[in-house]
Amino acid sequence: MASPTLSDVAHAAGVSYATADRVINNRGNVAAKSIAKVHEAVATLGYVRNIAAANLSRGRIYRLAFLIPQGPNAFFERIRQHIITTAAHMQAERVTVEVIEIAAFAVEELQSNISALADQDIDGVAIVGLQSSALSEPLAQLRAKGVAVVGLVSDLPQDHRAAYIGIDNRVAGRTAARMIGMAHANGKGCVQTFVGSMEARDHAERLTGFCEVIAADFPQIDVLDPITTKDDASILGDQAQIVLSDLSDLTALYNVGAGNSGLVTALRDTPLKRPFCVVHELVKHSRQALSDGHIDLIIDQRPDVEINRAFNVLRALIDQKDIPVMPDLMPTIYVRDNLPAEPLIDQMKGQDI
Amino acid sequence: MASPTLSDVAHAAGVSYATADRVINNRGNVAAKSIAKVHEAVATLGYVRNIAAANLSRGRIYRLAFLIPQGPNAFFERIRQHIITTAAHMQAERVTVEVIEIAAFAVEELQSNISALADQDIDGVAIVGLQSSALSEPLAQLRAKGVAVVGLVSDLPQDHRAAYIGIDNRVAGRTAARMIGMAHANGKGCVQTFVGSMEARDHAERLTGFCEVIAADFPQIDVLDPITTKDDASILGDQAQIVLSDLSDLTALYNVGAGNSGLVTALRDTPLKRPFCVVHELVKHSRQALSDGHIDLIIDQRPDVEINRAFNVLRALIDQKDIPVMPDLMPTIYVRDNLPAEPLIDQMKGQDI
DNA sequence: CAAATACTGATTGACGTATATCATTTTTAT
DNA sequence: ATAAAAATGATATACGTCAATCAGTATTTG
Repeated sequence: MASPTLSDVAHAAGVSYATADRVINNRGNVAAKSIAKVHEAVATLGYVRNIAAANLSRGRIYRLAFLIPQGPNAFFERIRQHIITTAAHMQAERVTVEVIEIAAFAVEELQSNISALADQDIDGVAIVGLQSSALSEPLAQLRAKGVAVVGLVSDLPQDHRAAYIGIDNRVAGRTAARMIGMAHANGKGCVQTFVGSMEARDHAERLTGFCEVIAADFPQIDVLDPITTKDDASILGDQAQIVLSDLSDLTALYNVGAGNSGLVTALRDTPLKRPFCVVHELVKHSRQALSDGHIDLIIDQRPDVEINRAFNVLRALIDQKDIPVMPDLMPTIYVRDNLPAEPLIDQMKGQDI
Repeated sequence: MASPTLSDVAHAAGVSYATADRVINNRGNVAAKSIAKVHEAVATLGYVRNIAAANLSRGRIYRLAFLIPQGPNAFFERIRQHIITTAAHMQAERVTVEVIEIAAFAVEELQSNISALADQDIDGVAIVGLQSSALSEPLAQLRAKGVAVVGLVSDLPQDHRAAYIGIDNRVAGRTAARMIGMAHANGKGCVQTFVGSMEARDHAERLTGFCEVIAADFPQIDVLDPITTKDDASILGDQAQIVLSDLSDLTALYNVGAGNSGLVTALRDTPLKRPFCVVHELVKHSRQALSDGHIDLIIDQRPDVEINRAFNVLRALIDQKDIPVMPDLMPTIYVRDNLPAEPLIDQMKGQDI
């Protein structure tokens, strides 16, 4: 009943342990027919390498790094938190993690930090990316050193990372559009959109998806040109204030980016019936606003899930196993009625989901 | 830089390896001050037990079993699939899994199968439960043998399982209500609900949550008494047909249970504008219907995530570690615009999410 | 004060794999 | 046929922990 070991395989194949080992770890210098015999024995016995023993023997440790934007952004604060707590849990599995914080949207700094990693004995990195081609060169160098690189939340140039871990932002935008459209029940409407920056790929993609669906399925709804906020709460707040007082026929707001606390302040001060409001990312402010009825919908990308997946994917890459097929990362739609218990937002460790 | 070993701890504490081991695995017969010294050394060195080595040494294997309903139910077919593929991935970590299928809603059979497990050298079980008190006795016996028991998807009697792994169905019902309410945009409405059985706890809870929110926040919407379908597609289809042709003011349908293929057929044949439709669980039929525009919303409980969590929780229980705090399992809301690629439904392995 | 008991130290053999060495056999090329 | 090359076998050590044994010292108990 016990799992077969490599010795069992060797015996069944009629070869020595050494030869079986040469086959399993393809060290070369093995006759073709020996290889065949070993593979056959593996198949019939159902041999599976014991990873625990293998890692123990190798003394393998996984040295990971995360490059994420610094600053007072509640969303990335949440990300940071998850990385740290997850890392603590991974310690027993010999995973060490370094979190490197970088000024938001600072290409040069990101670039130099990536270059610096190359000298720093690292096995894998997850990077909250930017679409700049300036990153290609340092990323290529890093990968040439055998470092596993994945894009996190916001993708890197496609050819220079092994995987992207994050939601499909176009789909997120489309979902937002569908929800806003549904809430109009075929009535006429007018939506104001806000973006942090059109250079941020995730923002641009969300807006694209949003406009696609409104145009295709809700022609009776007007989409106004997006207002750029730099993800700054006060800018967003001021602009929202203006829009709310000037546009009498406004029926919906969609903020693609961050800075929602400003938006909520503006909404709270609106005397009339407020428009239908959709924002992204469940954080303290947005949660409060939803529960207080100032906004209607939060589309959340479950950073806990993403972080956890980043760890798993990086490990798989480092072990040079092929990345297991995994379901799409789906944004979660929060309404007043399905908000998680408050403390959980901080405690989420993302063991699995 | 390398992680400290227990030998390092022993040395730092000024005791022998044997004593350090006695402390770490609390084997007793250690002086209080030795215990203190070891704990202090653990803290200062940051010692973390190497699980790989520990499991290797113990020769620990996790023997798990899943008790799930059999039959042609697409949802449980999906569950079954996930269990099998996940189990395949777990093989390298010495996890063996047995899937035991049971006639749906058959209390006696479930009961006898639980009893049978007690003789069967098992470390942990996940059971798609029923609320019957007839299960308490065999469950108590099983747990007395040290077997970890968790409820899956549908809970067991609360006192007789260590954890419940599934969504909060009342919350799911509340979410459905919110969505339907939103889609009415303050207009009047009339909703027909369908349930499989009011004895199934998940169904009852969903309905409760649904009615709560409609009553509280959407008083202009009437909720008709639920029609019971036994999760049978043809019954549901017939009943839906009748409702659709008889009730001219029907604005929404909410099916709490299974059998959606029947519902879709009825909807497809409706000549007039169909009502707003919400159903549960993403399976082949419901996916197709959503993508074809016959229904509007699918609330899915991500069985892949649940299965994966079941594995993790069972392992944690077996290792008698306390269960790590984990975020609530959140149902995913699917609209036409965020459907995952078709093949993924079958391939999902739920490595993390 | 002796005897029982409580502790401690030292050591050992698993667990399954990785990796290395060295001797030996078989195959291939000349 | 002989040398060179390729393949194989046998064996050993290490990884960190668990679990056990045994001898020895310290402390308590009667």
